[in-house]
Amino acid sequence: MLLTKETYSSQVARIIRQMIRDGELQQGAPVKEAVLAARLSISRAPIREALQELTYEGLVTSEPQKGKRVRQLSDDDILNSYDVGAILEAAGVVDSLGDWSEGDMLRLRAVVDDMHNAAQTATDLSSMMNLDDLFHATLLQRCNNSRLVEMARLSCITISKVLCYKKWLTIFSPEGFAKRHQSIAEVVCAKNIRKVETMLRQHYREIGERVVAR
Amino acid sequence: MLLTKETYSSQVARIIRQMIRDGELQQGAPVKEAVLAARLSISRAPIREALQELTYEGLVTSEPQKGKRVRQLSDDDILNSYDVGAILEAAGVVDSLGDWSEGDMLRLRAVVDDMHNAAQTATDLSSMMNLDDLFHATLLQRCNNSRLVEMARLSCITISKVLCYKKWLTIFSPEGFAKRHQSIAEVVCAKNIRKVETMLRQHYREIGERVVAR
DNA sequence: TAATTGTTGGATGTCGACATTATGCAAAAT
DNA sequence: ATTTTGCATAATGTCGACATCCAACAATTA
Repeated sequence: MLLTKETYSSQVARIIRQMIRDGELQQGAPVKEAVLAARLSISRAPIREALQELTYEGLVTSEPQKGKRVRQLSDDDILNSYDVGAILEAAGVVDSLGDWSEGDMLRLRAVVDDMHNAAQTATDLSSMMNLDDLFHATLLQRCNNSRLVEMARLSCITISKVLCYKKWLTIFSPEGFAKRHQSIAEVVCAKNIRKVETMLRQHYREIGERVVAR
Repeated sequence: MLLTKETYSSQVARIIRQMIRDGELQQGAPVKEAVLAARLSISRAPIREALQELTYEGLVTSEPQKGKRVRQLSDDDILNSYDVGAILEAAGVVDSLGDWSEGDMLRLRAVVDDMHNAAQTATDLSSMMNLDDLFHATLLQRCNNSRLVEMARLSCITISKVLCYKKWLTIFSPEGFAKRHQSIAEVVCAKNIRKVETMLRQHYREIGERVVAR
């Protein structure tokens, strides 16, 4: 057993992310260090580090000497984030598609199958979100540009699935969601480069627009 | 006159960036908080915040409880960074090229002219680097995705022009550098979308390879 | 009354000190 | 001789307190 002696800062960052995701800290609301410190019974130092981390992730905005707030995403912010995510993911897939083996394609199709199953059993919707993460990670399974993978994740996954968590859960029907990803998987497995690019861009654009519409 | 009461942290971040760029802090070298604190005659707190900022910029690596070091870029890191920068910049230009006015094109050509002039007078090479920054910023002058612009900058400008500063100054002859950018400008002004994309990707790839070759 | 000027409370930025952890070396054991 | 054990040192992580700054309200003036 590997017991983790994690630093306070990173634990706090995770806790605050959860608080934002669950609506305990609402968008635009001020985030006061002393309040969090008291609540977690620790000093302000690790809180500040965690908030700085979240600031660089884009979940929190910071004005020196004035304070930090949970980021309030404008419609353009949301669309822009999804666009950047789409651009990077599409490029990553297209550039690495030549290296895909049969096994790689099977793996992608398996994720789609899981989505269909989840759409049937469908106890909670968050499992669908996990499958979505897995799907997009699988799309980049052969991408050897780790920086691209990281930035794609940072760009849309982090922001949209923390700040827009509740909206996210309602933008598609489970079946529709599975079908959309199946279409993408088919085009990818057919190695139709041109179509992969346009489909992914459109896929993200549509998600962005639906999130904005709420 | 607007006098700026800047926080220590951000000033320190800028100072450390300079130290890295100028080789005072070498790649892979440990960065000790106490040393910097003593040198700047301030406490460790602002130093820590600055180092965290640089960590998120990718200039510094951090291992909890072990310390921070100036990032040592592998060849792949460099190539990956430039690839991501190229992907984003190309997409940003292509998506916004329809909005370009005559004035926008004149502005881009003016930068190229300045490059040619600088190649003649050529007192110091760092002015060429500033023109390079300006050129690529001008390419994205009509891109309304601020997030894309920011991430493109973060991806390659920051890393390459801080960590690879000295190599960067020697990878092209001033004339060759100006000519390359002129070619790009011409294709952009012709609004040849397909070619813009391939040229930019190739441009960055070539820079990356030359930097690696040193 | 409206605008300007103290003033007060609260939050952030910074500090110095302590607690904890990692690394290297020396001593002891097999 | 090699490995293990146990310090000693130095660096980071965390703490509590102070200094500084911002925002809102009260007091003053025109």
